[in-house]
Amino acid sequence: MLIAARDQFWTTGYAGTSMDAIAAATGLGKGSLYGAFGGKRELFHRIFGDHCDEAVQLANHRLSGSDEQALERLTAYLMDHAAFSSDPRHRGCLLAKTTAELTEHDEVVSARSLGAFQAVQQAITADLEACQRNGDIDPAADPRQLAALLLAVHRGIEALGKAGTDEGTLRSITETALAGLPRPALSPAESAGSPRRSA
Amino acid sequence: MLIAARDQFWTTGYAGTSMDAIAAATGLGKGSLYGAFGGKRELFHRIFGDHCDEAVQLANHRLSGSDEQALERLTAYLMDHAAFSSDPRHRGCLLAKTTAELTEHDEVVSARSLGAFQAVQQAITADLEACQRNGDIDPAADPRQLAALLLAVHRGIEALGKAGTDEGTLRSITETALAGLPRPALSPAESAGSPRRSA
DNA sequence: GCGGTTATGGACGATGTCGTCAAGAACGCA
DNA sequence: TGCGTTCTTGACGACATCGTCCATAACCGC
Repeated sequence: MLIAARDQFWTTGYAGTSMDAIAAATGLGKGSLYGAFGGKRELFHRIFGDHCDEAVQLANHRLSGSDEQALERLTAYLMDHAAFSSDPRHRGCLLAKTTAELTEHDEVVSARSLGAFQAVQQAITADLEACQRNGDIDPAADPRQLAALLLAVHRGIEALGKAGTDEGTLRSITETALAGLPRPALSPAESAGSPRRSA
Repeated sequence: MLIAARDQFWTTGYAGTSMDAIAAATGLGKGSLYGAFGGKRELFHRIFGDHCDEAVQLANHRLSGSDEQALERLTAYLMDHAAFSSDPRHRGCLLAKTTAELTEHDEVVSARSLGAFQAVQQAITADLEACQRNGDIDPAADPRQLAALLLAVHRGIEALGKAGTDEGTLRSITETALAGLPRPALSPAESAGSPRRSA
């Protein structure tokens, strides 16, 4: 029910969605909607908040696990996002669309989206720290800086995907970003056998 | 006059802007607007097209010049964007906002925004090739791939800035991205004196 | 089964929005 | 100045949208 309303906002944006459309999409009467949520803005805040929570939870889920698989998880997280974002049927991230449309006009949305981005960045940071513990990334690097960069790449892929950039390009961007991460200095003996991804 | 209309769309979005608001902003009567442009959508297409042209032209202008200053130009381009995007008074890129709001619903907008992004990417590619000629970047690297990554970072900074990320973080992202670009292999003699940026 | 309570839904008034149109202003020209 | 042409305008009709309200339906304890 909130899902249907969310999808409606997702597809047509906040300003582009009427309460009648939401009533039709959810099957609820307008009186019920106003009674339960107070109004369009409050309803949207509720939906947007839930969505941010889910997005953060998903990132945390997908990026936690053993140190050994930390780099693999990060790669999969970004690669899947690239594939997803380039799908023409993909509506684009609700978080991104909402931030673009409302962040200047709505303090609640603004604070919520910033918090969500920071939480995702924190999840990436934790994964990068795991990578460092596993020897996949230079331990001298600041994982928060790298995480901020990867989050920016993540959001950039979202934006470019929405504009219609093809999957190959988006995957290539991810690969290039990952290839640019600082590796630990190799001792000569290690340079043959250690696990590396093709890039 | 088109400027005032553009600013109105820029601030309140396509769906959130009424023709009455545009009439008020431009000082023109609604009849004149409809007479001159045909309608809301056509007016927006005109404004959006002009804006894309300007954005591409600006990127080309800022990224062309001598090979010696190619890396400097690229750094300035990205750094200025980071500073700009984090300004709370910054409305956010019209290209980004429009892509987020309309690309699924409007073929004209979709094609125009993709074209603009590709043109900017091309400008970055050309600048990176100049960097390679100047010995700032590994000549074995594919400049188009690097350019795609930098464009993604550019768009990501835009998105994060709109969400309220502070200037320091955005600048740091830019620095990290530039630091991750592949450098040419140094001969031992060069490792002391060649020009490098602090990162 | 029944009275009271709560949830529901669509009609309603007020206002906003789109696109049109006829009245009038501005302009060029003799 | 007088006249015809073009441009401009804000009022207007039709419709969309917001948020409210009350008649009705569903639900609950007894």
